[in-house]
Amino acid sequence: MKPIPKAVISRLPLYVRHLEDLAAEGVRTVSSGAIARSLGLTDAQVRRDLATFGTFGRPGIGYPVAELGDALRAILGLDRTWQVALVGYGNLGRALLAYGGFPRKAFRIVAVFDTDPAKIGRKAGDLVVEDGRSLAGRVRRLHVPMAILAVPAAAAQEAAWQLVRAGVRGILNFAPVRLEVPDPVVVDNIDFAVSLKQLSFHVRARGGEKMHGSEPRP
Amino acid sequence: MKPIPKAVISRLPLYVRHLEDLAAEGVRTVSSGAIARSLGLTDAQVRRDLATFGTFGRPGIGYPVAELGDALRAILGLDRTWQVALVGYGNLGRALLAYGGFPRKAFRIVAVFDTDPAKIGRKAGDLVVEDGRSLAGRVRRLHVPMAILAVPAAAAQEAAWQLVRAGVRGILNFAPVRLEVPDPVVVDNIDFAVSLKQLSFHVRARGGEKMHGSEPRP
DNA sequence: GAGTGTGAATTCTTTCACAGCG
DNA sequence: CGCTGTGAAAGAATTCACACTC
Repeated sequence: MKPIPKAVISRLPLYVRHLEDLAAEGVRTVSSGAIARSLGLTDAQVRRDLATFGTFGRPGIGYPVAELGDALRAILGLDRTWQVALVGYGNLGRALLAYGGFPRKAFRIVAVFDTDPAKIGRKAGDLVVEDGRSLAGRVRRLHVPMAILAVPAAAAQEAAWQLVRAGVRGILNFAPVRLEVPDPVVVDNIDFAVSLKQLSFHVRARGGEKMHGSEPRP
Repeated sequence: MKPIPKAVISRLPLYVRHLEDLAAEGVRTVSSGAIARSLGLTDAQVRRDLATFGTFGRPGIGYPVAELGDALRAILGLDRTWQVALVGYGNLGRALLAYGGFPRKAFRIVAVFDTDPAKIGRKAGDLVVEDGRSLAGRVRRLHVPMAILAVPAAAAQEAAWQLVRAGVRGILNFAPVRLEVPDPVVVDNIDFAVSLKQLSFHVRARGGEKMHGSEPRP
């Protein structure tokens, strides 16, 4: 099978979400142009991306929403349920546990860890916060393949090593540090500060301070 | 001035953070290779990136940590303080307000909004949650240039329009929707579900389940 | 006509490799 | 030496444009 370009993978989740929205609206079929408009892409790009996985579209008709959605979900591995460990139950950890935006069928948080004695034993949704020291054993026993890391930067690398030793294969890292992990383990980083800084660049670049509710750009 | 490639901009915040770490350790000078190793890049890539902004490096020596950091911060617009409005004070909003990872000098949250009557008037750090209906007026009066949007998906587009009308020029959007905004306004999206889905793809792709005991894929 | 799939052209990004400075 | 800056080459991603299908 072809090797699926990185750029395509980064857009796949967007296609899946949009197709789910369409399906929920009862739409049966959609064109590359319509998808492109909704997602801020071009029609050609959408067609190229989707052609990576096979021939789904029908000329003059478009793409079958349900079928294409299923196919893309399968490719992303969303046709199963991933057990996820949440490491770190501070403000962010709590927000993530309560976050409604995760596809509930595909991802389920099955354990929560923290090292703060004041937090251990407290309820966390329908789970209980467990001692971070038991992380390795618990994660291995539960065969948890993925973890969300929401601990302070200083604790992140150590936690990552424990997760790796416990057999975790993917880490969604919210700590603002580059994690070192052995080769087969995948890390995806979400760094709020990085995103804010990029935003500040773009805002500044767009004609600076002079305007506030006013004029356009040449 | 040259137009600064997108790819470079996306890495700039990482350079800045790393240079700040180095400065805090008292390092005066650093080579492209060393930066590359810390950030998971190649030395050539680092040199190319940094050469975009001028000639900072000295052959045989490397780059001056403090000076380069200052220059990059200035390019990102981090040499000033950005007032930021936080829209949405649910779990995520609370986590973001309390989040310690933002550069405190560069970004300051100056107002918090929510539409839930139960939240309005409650303390939020050293601020008070304000009525979402007063958002437009308050944001315009304060000349807030950037906003963090942490409201449910269904409310995001409406909130974005209000922000835009109030003169906001950049939005960091946590809602899982594509916001439509007029041209001069910049949106940066952080979508947890998107990141998790990408992770699931990569984990699945790396030799599947055999490694520790989950089920296989046909 | 509406809308796909795809070679070919274009643009963007990364890597190579090396001349030349400190 | 060690290390930068940069032309030139290679590799990716995007866009164009068009033959072809419903």
